[in-house]
Amino acid sequence: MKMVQEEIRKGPWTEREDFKLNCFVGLFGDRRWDNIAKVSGLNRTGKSCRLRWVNYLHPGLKRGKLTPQEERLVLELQSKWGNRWSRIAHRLPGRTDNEIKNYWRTHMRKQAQEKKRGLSPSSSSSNSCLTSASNPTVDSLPFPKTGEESFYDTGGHDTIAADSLSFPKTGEESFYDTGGPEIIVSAEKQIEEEKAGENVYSMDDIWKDIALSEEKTIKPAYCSFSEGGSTFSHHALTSSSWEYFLDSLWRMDEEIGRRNLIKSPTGGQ
DNA sequence: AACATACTCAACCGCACTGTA
DNA sequence: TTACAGTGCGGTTGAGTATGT
Repeated sequence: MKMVQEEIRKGPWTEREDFKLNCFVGLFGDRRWDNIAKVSGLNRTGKSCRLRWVNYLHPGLKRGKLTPQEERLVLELQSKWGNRWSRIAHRLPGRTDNEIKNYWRTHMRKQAQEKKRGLSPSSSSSNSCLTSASNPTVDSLPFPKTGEESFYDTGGHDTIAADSLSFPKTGEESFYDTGGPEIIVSAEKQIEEEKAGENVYSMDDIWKDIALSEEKTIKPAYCSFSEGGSTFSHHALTSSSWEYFLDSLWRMDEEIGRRNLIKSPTGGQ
């Protein structure tokens, strides 16, 4: 059975896509995005998948507006480092470079407008923070020092963490509140049970295997995680269990679709 | 209430860097 | 050594929403 290459999808992500991406990142880790994109059948580019994961789906993400302390820090670091957004984001756990970039743009625009109107820059609420001597300095803040890994630069999943298999903690009601994907839960269980297993495969082995098996049909023979010199779990997805997994995923899709239709006939986003 | 404007945020694009075969 | 693929970063865009007139 030959996979027909469908058109690459663009634009806003649907809940289904998020769900699939989450599942596949949980299985394979947040590396090899092109492969994740391919294997998941998302019809998205690897780049798009990565961006969605990093900016939206990552379990460590904070939601909502930046706190005044975070705003101060962004301003201070920007004045120190310039537009090194990802570097700045490293100092703000749970915040993404995109978020910070957006905040900065908004802030600058506000400032420009105030200047235009002839207001003194010091009247800007955020601006005064920069000069305040009572503000905590960058280095005194309890954030990771530069060079440490940011929360979202995980270097791949060491384990199939429950977080990565569940969903962002947004607090908002979501499709995955609906009883949960049992297949994922049972996969986790299986992983736990097999943690002491002796057959260990690196992610590269897994991907190679996927590449090999792709000619016939897409199904990796193994699912284990070996990153940074240590392997944390060993989990073999046999062809049949892989088929079962995918099948379950697609069936979940249908279920989600049905629920969404009932919930909001107009659709989301 | 209707329209205009401002704002926010998710997503895309292009380029540069890095790792690997 | 080199070419290529994958990844990360910064800039930009545009849709949706909030606010003002």
